[in-house]
Amino acid sequence: MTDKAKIASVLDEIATLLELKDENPFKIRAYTNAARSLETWGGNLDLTDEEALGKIPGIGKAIAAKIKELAETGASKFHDDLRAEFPADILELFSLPGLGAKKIKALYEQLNISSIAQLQQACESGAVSQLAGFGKTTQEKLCRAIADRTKHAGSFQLGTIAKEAEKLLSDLRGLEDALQVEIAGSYRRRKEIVRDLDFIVATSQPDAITTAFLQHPLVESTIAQGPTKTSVRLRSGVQCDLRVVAPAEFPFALNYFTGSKEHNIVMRNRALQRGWTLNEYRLAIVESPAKKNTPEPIPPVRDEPELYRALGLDFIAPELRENCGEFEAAEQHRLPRLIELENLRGTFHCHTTASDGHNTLEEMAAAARELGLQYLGIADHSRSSIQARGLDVARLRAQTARIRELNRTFDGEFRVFSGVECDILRDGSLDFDDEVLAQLDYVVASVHSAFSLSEAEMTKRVIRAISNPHVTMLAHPTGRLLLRRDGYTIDIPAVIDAAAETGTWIEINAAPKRLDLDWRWWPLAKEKGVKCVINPDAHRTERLQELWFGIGVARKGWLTKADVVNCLTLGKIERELQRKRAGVTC
DNA sequence: GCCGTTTTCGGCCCGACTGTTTTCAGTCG
Repeated sequence: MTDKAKIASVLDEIATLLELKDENPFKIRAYTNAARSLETWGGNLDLTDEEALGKIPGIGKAIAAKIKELAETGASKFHDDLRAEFPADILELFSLPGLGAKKIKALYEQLNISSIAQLQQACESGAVSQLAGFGKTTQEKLCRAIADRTKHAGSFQLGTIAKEAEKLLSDLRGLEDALQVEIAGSYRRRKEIVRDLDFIVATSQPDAITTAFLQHPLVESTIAQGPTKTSVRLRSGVQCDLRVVAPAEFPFALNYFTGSKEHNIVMRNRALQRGWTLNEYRLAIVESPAKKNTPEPIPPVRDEPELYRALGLDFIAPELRENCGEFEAAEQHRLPRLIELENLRGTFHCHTTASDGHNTLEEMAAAARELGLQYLGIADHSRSSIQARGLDVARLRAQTARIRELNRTFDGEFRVFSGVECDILRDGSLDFDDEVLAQLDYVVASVHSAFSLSEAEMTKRVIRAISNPHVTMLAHPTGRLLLRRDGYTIDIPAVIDAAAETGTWIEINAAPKRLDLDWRWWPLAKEKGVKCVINPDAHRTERLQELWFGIGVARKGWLTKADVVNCLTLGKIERELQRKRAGVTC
């Protein structure tokens, strides 16, 4: 994955450098398209196999050869030569809002500016405002953008902005003139990282909506304001766009602004095949005298499902709109019925004050019951996780006894399962002996140390751990912390194969900072027959709510309730755990 | 540079907003 991501970022950089050279825009787009295609390609892939690469849509002969070169040598001559034409820092200028290739080119050619530091100096001396196409306002905006750079780094974990997003959504829905309100964009698609929020409002009173939006207490400043589009910066630093549309335009605007871009392109093309043109406002007949055939009449479209139907498709859930096979499936009526939050019956991998949690066993159990769950798995840290006050054998046994006592108070309608989050040691052995693990209802295995092993060593380590028959599930398989730490290098397809063979469940860690295993791997895991378990890794009661983010990942990964073990009822999960402990895999 | 059930050439999504112009280029999504 890392390799794929690295190569995709090189392709993106080639596109940027070509832009600076004022190259053919379609050639530039070909590189960004190829980068997205490569990044989202779910199947197993040998990056040195040009023929296989060429089969990926958007990757042709030329780019396949460059990917192969990158995979084999770690570099591309074409890329290196392009880089050599410009100073090293020039690409950082693209991170400033309002600066694109044309302006950066002008700054470089006329003022020899090739870094943010140099741009800051030139803005302060007033030189920038003298350039053709630049003015005082642009210069001031650039000054401000440079100052705000740290604060508004521009990427947010889905979980960190969800509260603001849902608050704005409910307040906009409360407006008298708002007929329909939705959040579109990557938030609606439940991407793990969100750059901004897009609100779509259907109304016949656009001014009233815009005014109310601008006056909302969460809004810090206005970036742009027009009759249909308003952009603001929220107090948290998130950019937030509002689109106000007429009621009849709503399904088109919602669909268009939900994206993804790649999904939209296919939608438009499907419209064109029918002699129609699709944009963010409507579906219309293409007016072209060259067309010999009369286009089909356009059916009425009052909501998104009708839009998909008009284009010969079943309704595609927003989470699937990444152009990763959803169109073929929608056409052939084989889209999965995606899992929903209500399908969850329980969860595993939660912590208590026994290790590094903030709530007691009893409080966690009560919170889980409150959420309507039938069971809760407690998995505190094992002894090697010193920093997390990991349990030794005696404390673990004491906790198991306490859980047994607590379960007696539930009269069979709720149950706490006794488990442990057992560290996978450097060599792949586990932190407790088999005899200790055998006493538990289940075992979560996870890596918390020695992150810098080679990919081969790390893969061997994890596979050895999950090959232990006492291990029920593998937690956060890459150890990534979104926007903070890359995952450790590990061969995920190999881990998936091993999990399939041993019947080990793989976790979707629902904590917004992790969302690990990533949604991009789940179609492969599902194909191999690996079961998923959605866990909040909750260290306090309110974090149980984060299961919602895990559902988003599962849906993006095309999973149904049959693929996720914690959709099983209490009776069924008890039998399943017993079967696993008896060494029979499902 | 990619793509093709009319095509191996000639397309490739396009509208909104801003700032700098005086009718439009650049940026963004």
